[in-house]
Amino acid sequence: MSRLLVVDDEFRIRQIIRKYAEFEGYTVEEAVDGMQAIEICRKEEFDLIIMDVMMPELDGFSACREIRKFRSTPIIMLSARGEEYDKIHGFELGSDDYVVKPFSPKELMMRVSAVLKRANGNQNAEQKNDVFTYKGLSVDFSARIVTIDGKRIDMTPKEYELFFYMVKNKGLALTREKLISEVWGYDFFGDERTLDTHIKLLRKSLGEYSKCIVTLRGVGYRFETV
Amino acid sequence: MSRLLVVDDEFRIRQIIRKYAEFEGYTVEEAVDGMQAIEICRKEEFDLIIMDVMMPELDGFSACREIRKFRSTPIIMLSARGEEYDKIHGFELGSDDYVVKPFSPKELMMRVSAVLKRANGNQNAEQKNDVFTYKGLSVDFSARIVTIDGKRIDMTPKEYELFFYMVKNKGLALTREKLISEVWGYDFFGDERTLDTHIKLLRKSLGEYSKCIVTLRGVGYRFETV
DNA sequence: GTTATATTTGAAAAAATTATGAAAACTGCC
DNA sequence: GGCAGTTTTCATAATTTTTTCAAATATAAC
Repeated sequence: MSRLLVVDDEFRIRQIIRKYAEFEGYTVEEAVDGMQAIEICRKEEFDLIIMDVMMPELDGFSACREIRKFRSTPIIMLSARGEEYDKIHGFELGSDDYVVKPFSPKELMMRVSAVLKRANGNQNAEQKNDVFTYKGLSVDFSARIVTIDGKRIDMTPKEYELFFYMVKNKGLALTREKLISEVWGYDFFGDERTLDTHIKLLRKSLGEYSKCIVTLRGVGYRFETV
Repeated sequence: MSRLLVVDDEFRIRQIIRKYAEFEGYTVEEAVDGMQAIEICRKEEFDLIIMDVMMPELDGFSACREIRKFRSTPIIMLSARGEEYDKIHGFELGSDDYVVKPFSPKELMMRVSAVLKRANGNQNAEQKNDVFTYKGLSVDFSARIVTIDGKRIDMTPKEYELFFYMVKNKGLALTREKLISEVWGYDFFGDERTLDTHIKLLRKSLGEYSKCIVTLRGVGYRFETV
């Protein structure tokens, strides 16, 4: 799950955020001011930073600007109501969202999830820990692990490649030619039915989720999440 | 520059947003309630929608949900302060940001620019899925899926091809010769009545929308959206 | 209204495509 | 070389789609 860094000088605030965040399944680290936040970010990488604007030692804006010099971690800023100038300033600095104090923890969590989702969408290019999940099915592309209801599914190399390609292009109609040239290579001159056989093996491995692989007669296949 | 749709029942609000938005270089269209917003969105495409939650006729949430059925236009919701439930609800519905009334126009413009930037960034990675919609009918060309009122319509390969071709050339008179050579290939030497039969099957699949396929006696057929 | 022409339709035959099981070929490893 | 697992081939079965064709229906012109 995602790792969050919470930066605020007030213990109570950090405590509340930690409580809600951990309930949502996030891992939480804390920093009490901007200076400390920068130091921690130098050493470790987070998926998202929640940072207060007003802090002793180094304020949130300065810290944000500094961290952005070496990290592109999404940042949600917290601040007291009514500081319009600050809001705009925060956006210009590239913070990803802005929550006004006093905030509702639930709302903050919605924003955290929204920002993370957004960030994960962008990360196609970067390639980090990208994991696809749908109900009990999870596909960890970087670890090359597929699990169903937490149980690991053994797949052969070809199955992995075929499946990964289909999941990465979920919802799209993939022609046989496309699949073959992407998974086997454009210079594959094997039997016409090889793809069918691998689809068959893949479906067998996927059990109940085999219905996610839809046959498009005359075209190819599509992986879909209902 | 980007095209915005502003949906609010208060003239004053629309006026203010329009003024600021046009100053920023955006083109602005207006709608006074959710119903009107949906209708406009069916006909035209926008880069972003700014929509009030509380409106007569059809509220912002319902409109948002409806529009999302056929458009993925980013939506910023406006609403009176303090409705936490609504905020969360709005996020779940897929609105992209949330601004509390009374808002500062400047802040709103910052958010507009942020959401647009975000949306434009994402669209590089994602495959631009071109979808045609007309009332309850939607045709997703990249997924190869046709739905009527949200329900999927099973079509055979030939039906798809014929239908896709007609939709892509909607409003145009397509001769029998043209249709046959485009869908079957210029070297088709089959029966004269083959096309008719497929039109028949297609109409059957389309149910109430079969009337969109108009017979042009002595010429061919045309797909039209009234 | 009649006629000639064009389209729609239903049913069945014909054709095409995909699924499957089993065997053969291949691969890396000891 | 032999083994275990993987990939490919291939024939057959199962399924779906396409085409054909003739009768029924509709349309436009006369």
